[in-house]
Amino acid sequence: METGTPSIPSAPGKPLYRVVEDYLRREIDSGKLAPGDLIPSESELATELNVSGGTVKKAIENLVWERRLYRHQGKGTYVSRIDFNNSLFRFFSYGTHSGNPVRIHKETPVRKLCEGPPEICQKLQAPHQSQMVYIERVGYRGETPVLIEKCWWAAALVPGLESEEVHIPDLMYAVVVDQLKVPIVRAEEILTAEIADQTTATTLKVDLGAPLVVLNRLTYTQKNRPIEFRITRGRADSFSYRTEIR
Amino acid sequence: METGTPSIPSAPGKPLYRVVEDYLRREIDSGKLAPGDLIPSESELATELNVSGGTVKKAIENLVWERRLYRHQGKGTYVSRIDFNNSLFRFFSYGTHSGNPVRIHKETPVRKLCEGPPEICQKLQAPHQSQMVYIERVGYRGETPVLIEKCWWAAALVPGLESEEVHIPDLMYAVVVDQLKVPIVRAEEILTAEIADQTTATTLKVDLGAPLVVLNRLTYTQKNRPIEFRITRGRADSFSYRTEIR
DNA sequence: TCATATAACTCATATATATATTATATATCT
DNA sequence: AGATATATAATATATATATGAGTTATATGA
Repeated sequence: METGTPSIPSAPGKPLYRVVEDYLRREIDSGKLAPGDLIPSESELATELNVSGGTVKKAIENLVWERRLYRHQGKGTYVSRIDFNNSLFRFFSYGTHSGNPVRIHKETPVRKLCEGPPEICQKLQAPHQSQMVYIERVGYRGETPVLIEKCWWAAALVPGLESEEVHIPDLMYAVVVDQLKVPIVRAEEILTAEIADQTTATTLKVDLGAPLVVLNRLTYTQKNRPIEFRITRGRADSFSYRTEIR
Repeated sequence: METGTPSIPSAPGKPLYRVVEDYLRREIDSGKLAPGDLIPSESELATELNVSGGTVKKAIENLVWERRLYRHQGKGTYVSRIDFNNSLFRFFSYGTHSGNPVRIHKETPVRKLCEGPPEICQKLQAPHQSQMVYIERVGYRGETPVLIEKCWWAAALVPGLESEEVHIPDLMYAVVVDQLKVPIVRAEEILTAEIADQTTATTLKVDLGAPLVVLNRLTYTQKNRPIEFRITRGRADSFSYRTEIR
């Protein structure tokens, strides 16, 4: 061991690689490093922070395990974009049980600007009776409706989303990120089950009282700010979630 | 870089640390290293396999990430025991929604030796009409029944489990591992939802047609041998599974 | 006997260095 | 202009070494 003192504020008992880790984490969370950005190279960071290359490497490796960064040999290290393929949604194996994922086409029967219901305002940490963009969508596999999505967006954060001129693709986040330039950073999902009420049963063409899987999602933009709350209801008979215990 | 050639069969293009990793993985899977065992130290492995300490460390770190090993500074590296606290079962938050997990007491109304149903024999990769120990259990929170468990054990692998003299504690695996000395290595779980039939509704004291969460589990002993199949049905209103997407 | 110091062994942290692999930009030659 | 070689920069692999910190057994001394 040689070299001088690191040029980042350390903490007693806290390993140096974790200090570097936290430094990078802050850069990401604050938005100084945005999703998709190329971060400085190992050697640049090592010089800048005055720590060894190995320490920087370890810090970055840990953040790669956390899926906050990803690396390409020869190119560099990038800040991860959120990947909605990791949503619990993927366990809706609509269609053939043969394995290959089936494309779900979505329609948007309802889109309007409205006053947010109290529970929704609360979840979005928005003032009471805030304006919301309410969007209702139905997902189809072929001609068969398989799921219903209801989402509330904090209107102040997504100006123009309510306009009919803005086309909504199957993955709604594409509009928000690419067109409205609002970064989506992470989301929390909660999975439960319930039975179909009359309206849902009719839309999904199932019996009243049929089992449904319910997915609640709270989506966040930068600085830990909630931006969307969503409830997805799907037929339980085509949902199965698999894990392994070790 | 110095030193001689590694004394484990390598492969072209395959990094050395992965060779070491696979070596350890084989030792574990084959049962030569059993759950709870202390594995050789870094330096021992390095000498034995004729690779550097850093390479061994990296291999072990990867296996720690996979939860196949765990380390204690000053003590050594151990083979992980299966942890049923990782079961999806933990998302049954029976009782207070206040956070602290509630103890579920279990009773065993049915325990018998019987011929395995065809689907179960198939799942357990056992011959048609094999003998099974069938156990049915009901879980209570206080006086309230909250779940029903049905399990089939391959009788040949758990001799004596059917005997009424063997007391079954809340976590059944304790008997199998500690008393019968049969190692439990891993398990696969599949989560789905359905509605209560008459029998289940009566036992769980819910309405006919009430939503249920269903957890299917296939448990394995050493050498990838299935040993138990289990179906747990619980009230959906007290199940919620939370994840984060990044 | 009991407490304490010590030695030996473990993994953890931190650095340095050499070489390989992958990707990209630049210069060169036809 | 277009193909080809070359240089440069990034991560990946592999090793070596020094020091720190937690654990355990052993020796030591009152």
